[in-house]
Amino acid sequence: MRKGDAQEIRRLNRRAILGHLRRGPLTRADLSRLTGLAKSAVSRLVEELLQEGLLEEGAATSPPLGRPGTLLHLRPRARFALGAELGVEGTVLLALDWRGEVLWAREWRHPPEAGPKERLARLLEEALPQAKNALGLGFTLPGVVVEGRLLLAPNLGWQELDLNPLLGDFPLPVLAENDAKASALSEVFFHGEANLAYLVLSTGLGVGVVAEGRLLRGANGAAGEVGHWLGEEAKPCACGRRGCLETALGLGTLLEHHRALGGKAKDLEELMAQAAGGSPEAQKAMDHLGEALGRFLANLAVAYDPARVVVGGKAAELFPLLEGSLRRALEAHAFLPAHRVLPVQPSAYGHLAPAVGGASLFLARFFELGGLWAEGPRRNGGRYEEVAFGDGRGIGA
Amino acid sequence: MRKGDAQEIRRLNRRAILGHLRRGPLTRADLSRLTGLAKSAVSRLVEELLQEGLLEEGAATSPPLGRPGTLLHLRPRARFALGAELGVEGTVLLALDWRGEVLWAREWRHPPEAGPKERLARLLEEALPQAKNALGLGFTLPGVVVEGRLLLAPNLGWQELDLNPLLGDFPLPVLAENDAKASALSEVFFHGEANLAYLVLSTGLGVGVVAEGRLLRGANGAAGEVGHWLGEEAKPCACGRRGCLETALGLGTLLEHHRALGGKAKDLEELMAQAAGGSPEAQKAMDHLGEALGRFLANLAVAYDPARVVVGGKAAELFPLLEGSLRRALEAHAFLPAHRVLPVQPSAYGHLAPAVGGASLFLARFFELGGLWAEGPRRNGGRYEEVAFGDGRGIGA
DNA sequence: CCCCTTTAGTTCGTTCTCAGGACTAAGTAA
DNA sequence: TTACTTAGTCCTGAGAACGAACTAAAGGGG
Repeated sequence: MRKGDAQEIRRLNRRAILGHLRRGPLTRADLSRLTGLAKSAVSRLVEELLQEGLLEEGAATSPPLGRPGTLLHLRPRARFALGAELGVEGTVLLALDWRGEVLWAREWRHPPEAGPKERLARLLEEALPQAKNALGLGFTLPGVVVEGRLLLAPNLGWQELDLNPLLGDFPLPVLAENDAKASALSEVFFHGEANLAYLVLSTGLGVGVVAEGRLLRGANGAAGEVGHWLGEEAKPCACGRRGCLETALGLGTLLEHHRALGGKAKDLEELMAQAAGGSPEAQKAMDHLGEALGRFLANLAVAYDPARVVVGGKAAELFPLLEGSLRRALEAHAFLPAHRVLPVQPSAYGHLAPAVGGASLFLARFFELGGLWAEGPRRNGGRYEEVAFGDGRGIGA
Repeated sequence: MRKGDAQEIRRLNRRAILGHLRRGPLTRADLSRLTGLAKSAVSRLVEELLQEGLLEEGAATSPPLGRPGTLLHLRPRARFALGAELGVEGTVLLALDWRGEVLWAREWRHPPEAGPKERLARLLEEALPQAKNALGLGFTLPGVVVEGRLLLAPNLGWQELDLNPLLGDFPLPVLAENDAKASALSEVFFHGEANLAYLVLSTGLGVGVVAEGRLLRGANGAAGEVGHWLGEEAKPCACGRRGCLETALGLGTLLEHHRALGGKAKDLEELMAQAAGGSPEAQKAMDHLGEALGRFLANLAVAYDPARVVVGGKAAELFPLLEGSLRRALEAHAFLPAHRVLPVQPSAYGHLAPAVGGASLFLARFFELGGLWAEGPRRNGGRYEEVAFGDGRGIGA
């Protein structure tokens, strides 16, 4: 129930202009037509945005008739944010341009005994030299994160952790988010679509859901923790219960199953190589997983009804090997005809997706505010209230 | 990416005022404090709303100090909408005040052979005399509804149905929605909470999810069709597939199970009576269902992470008999500590919930527009774009 | 070469809405 | 009766968009 005043109008209209320019260069006249604003209003706002260094004038158009217009576009690097992923195996840190370009990236592994304190300290240390002028730092964790607290991260073995005290005097606003949710945001923010599910499948299994351009978080940040759907099997799960779906679909189980079929592979890379090389056991193991995933996607489709599913995590690399059996199973088990042809694709940002999503938390906010980065979000970690992208078409569309 | 102008400000501020007054009477000074608007602005807007007959002045406050204020409240019956449920067994039609009061209600059964055309014709015929001055008619169906089309309603045996041609020249805007989704809306619109799952369990099983005050619909309107999650059992389902969850949890199965235990009950009412009377078979059957439901709720909790679950449909009547075993199972299977204490309650509007939700589609829109009912939504059925209630606190809170 | 048409973009006067201060109204307390 | 406090109104000024008039820059036709 926000109130309105003149500032609010200006904010709305700046946002509309920046939002349209995210999709590509446009003239003032184009903007006037697209937004419905009077030409004079567009001129004034554009002038202001040029002054602030957010926009740049580019080439002139050459229309068949009439005076040519001047193309306007977002000035590269005018704004950027830092994003990071604290993953099971290592950390990714990057700087992301407001147009979606990765300006800088760095990855490192960590000693197996490293706890949250050490890992976060290293992250902040590496981020510090890049922090100048950044909008903020958004980092992700493979667990349930709500309002700056990590409730549970079974695959890290961490739980009930307040992240705020670990941030020290880092000079930027910081937000924490679940990895699958941030990945989903990265897709929707830069590549469109208002209804989307981002499936992260590696050791664990989780999904980030975007509905009508908004990230689904839930009351405790646990929406989309579908790896912990209980099935019939009763294998023990890292979360302490038995029968979670990720005990059946997690990639550890793929290797086990391969061995049970008589195959020999010391890790996933080897298994992939064997499957690609035509090994029947390897292919069989892949098909088994693909089949299970297809069936799982049919359930995901009735739960969230996304327009598109993006596959990330290690499974993105496996995807070509799984695709056939997965599609067959999905078609066989789909509830609606539309679900039979549900597009399923590997992630566009690849393994950078979570970190890109982390940075998007801030970029999204920046666009949401029409480029007015007044008082940022709360200083430290947590739930992010207003990240949404109207029609979800994104700049890639 | 909406643009803004002076009208937009006024709309926003009218909305803020009406939104606050939904929770109860307030003085102009209260409104000024709550909205952050200047006293003068509040005065002007209130004057306007009084003129339009939306508000009424009431008693004076008696503060310990200073001049007493005049309480303002929404004028009863100033606006209302029609809502209806086309259910498996019958039809419910009602008129709902913008404050949530049921002004008028009517129910009827239908001949078993009645098709969509006959049932809708009867509905419109009954609604016509009440239509004058109503904001619109929102009706629900137990199936997947998207943009005025019914894709699939297994328990009605209908599918791929364009509803628009069946509306004839009915003189109001009409919207169609899934019953569980509408029921969820009824709860959130009148009784608060921004994250909520409304579970409809009768013959079928479905859930309406509200996340951050917004109804989750999905790309095809199929979000929340959790009755068609595939499990391990392979019983045939009305949707044509095998193994859907509603074949295990649907109330038909409860009776079957009771009979398998040696019990005798010709229908649900009899079974309930026996369970209440202490019959061990009946209680056993109930416990079995309660246990399965509790486990199911644990899955629902990780899928959507609601702050509260409301139980509707026939199961609402059964709820006292199920509650114990349900809670035990939920506590045993919960993923997060928070889920162990997830509040589960029967529906406040009881069996009227879907129809109330149908009417809420229009009432919600009315408040969203700040009481300016300019051009309504599209003439006929369908997806409802902007229904949202900021903080979800509702008037009951 | 000039003029007409078309489209881009600017300038300026008007209108709408809110903010904020001055003012009036209506109560309590001393 | 006077001081104080809070409610509500009135009026002026500022910010923002609208829309009409205007200038700018192209192509085409006579």
